[in-house]
Amino acid sequence: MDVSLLLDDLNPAQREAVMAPAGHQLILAGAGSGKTRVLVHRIAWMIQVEQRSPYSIMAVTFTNKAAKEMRHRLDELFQQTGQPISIHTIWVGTFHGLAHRLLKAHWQDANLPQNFQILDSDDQLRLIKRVYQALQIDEDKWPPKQAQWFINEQKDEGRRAKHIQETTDPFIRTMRKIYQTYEDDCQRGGMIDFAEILLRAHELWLNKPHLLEHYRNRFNFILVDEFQDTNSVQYAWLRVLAGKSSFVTAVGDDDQSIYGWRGAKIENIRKFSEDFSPCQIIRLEQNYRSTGNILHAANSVIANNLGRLGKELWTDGEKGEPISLYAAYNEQDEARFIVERIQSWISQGKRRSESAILYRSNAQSRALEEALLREAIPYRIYGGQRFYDRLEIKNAVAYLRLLNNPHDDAAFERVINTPTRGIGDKTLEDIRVVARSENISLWAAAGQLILRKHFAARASNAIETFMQMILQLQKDLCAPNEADELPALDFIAETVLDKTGLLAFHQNEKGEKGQARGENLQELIAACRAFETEDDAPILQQFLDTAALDAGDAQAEEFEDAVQLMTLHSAKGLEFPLVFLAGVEEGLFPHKMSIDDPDGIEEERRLCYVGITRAMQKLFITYAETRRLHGTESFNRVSRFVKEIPTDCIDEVRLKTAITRPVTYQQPSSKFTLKDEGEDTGFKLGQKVSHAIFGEGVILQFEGKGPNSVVEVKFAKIGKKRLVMQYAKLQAI
DNA sequence: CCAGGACACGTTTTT
DNA sequence: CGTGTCCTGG
Repeated sequence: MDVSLLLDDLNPAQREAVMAPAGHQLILAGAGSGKTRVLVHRIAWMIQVEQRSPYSIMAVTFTNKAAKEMRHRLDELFQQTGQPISIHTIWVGTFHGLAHRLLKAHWQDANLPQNFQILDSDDQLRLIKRVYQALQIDEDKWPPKQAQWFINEQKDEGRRAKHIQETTDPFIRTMRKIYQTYEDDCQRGGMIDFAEILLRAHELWLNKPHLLEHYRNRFNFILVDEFQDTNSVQYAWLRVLAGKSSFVTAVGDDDQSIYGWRGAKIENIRKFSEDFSPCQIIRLEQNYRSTGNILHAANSVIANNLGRLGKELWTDGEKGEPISLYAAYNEQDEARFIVERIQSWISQGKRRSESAILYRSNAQSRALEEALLREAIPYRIYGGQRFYDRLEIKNAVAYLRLLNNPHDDAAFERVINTPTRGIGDKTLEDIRVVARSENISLWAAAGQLILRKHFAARASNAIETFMQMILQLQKDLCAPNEADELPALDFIAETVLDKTGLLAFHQNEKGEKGQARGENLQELIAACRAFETEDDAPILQQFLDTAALDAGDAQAEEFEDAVQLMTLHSAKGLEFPLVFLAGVEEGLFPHKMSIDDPDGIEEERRLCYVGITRAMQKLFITYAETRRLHGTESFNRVSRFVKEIPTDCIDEVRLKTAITRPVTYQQPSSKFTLKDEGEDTGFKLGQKVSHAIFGEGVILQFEGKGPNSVVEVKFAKIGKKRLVMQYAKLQAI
């Protein structure tokens, strides 16, 4: 076997990682260091050089996109090496995808019905609201969203309702009760939410030693991408699976851990080498993406974080242009500046799609969009609603789910009256009550109530018509005569959309909505046509599982060459020659919600690091001195992160063009300085102060200038307070 | 059932 | 300020 294909074009560190001997490895892969490449080559190396069985390898990712990419690149590499190996023998997938696969295979051991259904967060919330009704809990006092958040957080930590300690805290008590009931309802209905998939898979290991034994023997090599994003359950699941005999290769970057707020534990990557000992640590620090200046800036910013595993990106390429910093007067000025720079980029013959505008929060996109629109520059916003999250698609999928299993309560509830067929709240509520008290599905309860002649003729007829329709479709599409071939998936979808009236219903919605929704439904049919079966399970079931686990990209790839707009979070993993970081202001980035928590600030700083390292050639950082957000104007200071960038790789932009500014506006001093003090106040951000009435506190933010400026202080006793500097009479302490 | 108005809410998002 | 949701009156 010619090894050179697997090792050529790799740098020494990459090579070391690819050829690492059997054992645990922690590969700290900096941004743009060729991480996926290493992962893919390592797998190929193990199979083709070390002669490991593809069957003994598991590769885990976080997103479907990453899994798809890895499969694709593996395939490509195997083709090149002339030893095609069916990549289906290797388990490549997301944590959720693989866990789901296990639960499907061992549904009985996992205490699930064979046709268990996955709940998306929408379904989950609806179900929680039903729990509220059943338990007579006040939605205003404890918002259902909060309960949803609570439940998911518990599950991410591997805790079930029964594990939550008894307490007198009314919040915890209520949440525990909701969680418990929700758990019971899910179990009864054979439904599992996203977090449950992982939790069940973990419990499957713990409860069924023979299964664990089997998989431990099988998967001797487990590779995990984006390890810094693992949550507690995922980590536990891996640890149990690996046991004492399997080897884990963890690839990740602690400096790019930006999902702590949704349960990711940065500690997991920090303690990996202790928990999986002995462990070889390999650092991939050579960067192939960005210029020297950009890397220097990124390194300097992230150096301010504590407890890092340590890593410094370098390049043997050019220093490149300095980073440009622009202090905009307000968000419109900021947008205008960015658009001008993009126009000049395009005028150099570059592509619009090579440029990206990154921001901390979605609300910022408006001003940018307006400016782009004004100049008629095509743009594309990432991260809108995903395909399978759209209302019309969810409705269509709910019908398919109902065909697959009429006892699917979430689906039943979604479409029983969509399109409207005269089944109102009262009727539905009666069905719910019976379903709950008799412990049966909504479908079964509806049938019972009709038998018992519970409803008036009108309601009864409406329900019966609906149920007949579903049964008929089921008969025609899912269980045709043996002689007949099973209909194709797209035919099933098309027929269902037609016969249920859903397509007509959505098409007739007024305005452009109807058109768009109609098109989306057509796209769903197209997706069904293109759907490929993976095993011999019923195709409808397979499709539904895929739809539940893969939200589908936000939109079909646009062909148009467009400027890319997205949040910093969704930019992770991407790269662009020209990058703008917009709104780099205290309070927005770092966001004010994170500002008084050291861990929060560190995560924001990592986000900044992610942002900077997206840029290949040229990076602009912009901030607005005045920003209108949620109707109120705020005066923000440049982000602390900007001050962490060494001045020798940054250039402040001075505009030749005059900007209309109020006459009172103070021109910034000609020398570029970044001040830590509030203007004329003699106080600093973060400084401890005391107030005659409110006691001690910490300065969070200055707004405005001069004696009428406002200072925001977080007081130990009463929380945040905004005070006018002139009257506050703050004392430094 | 739908339109229109009151009202709440406002960080980041995947599965 | 702008949006999404909920409620009520027609």
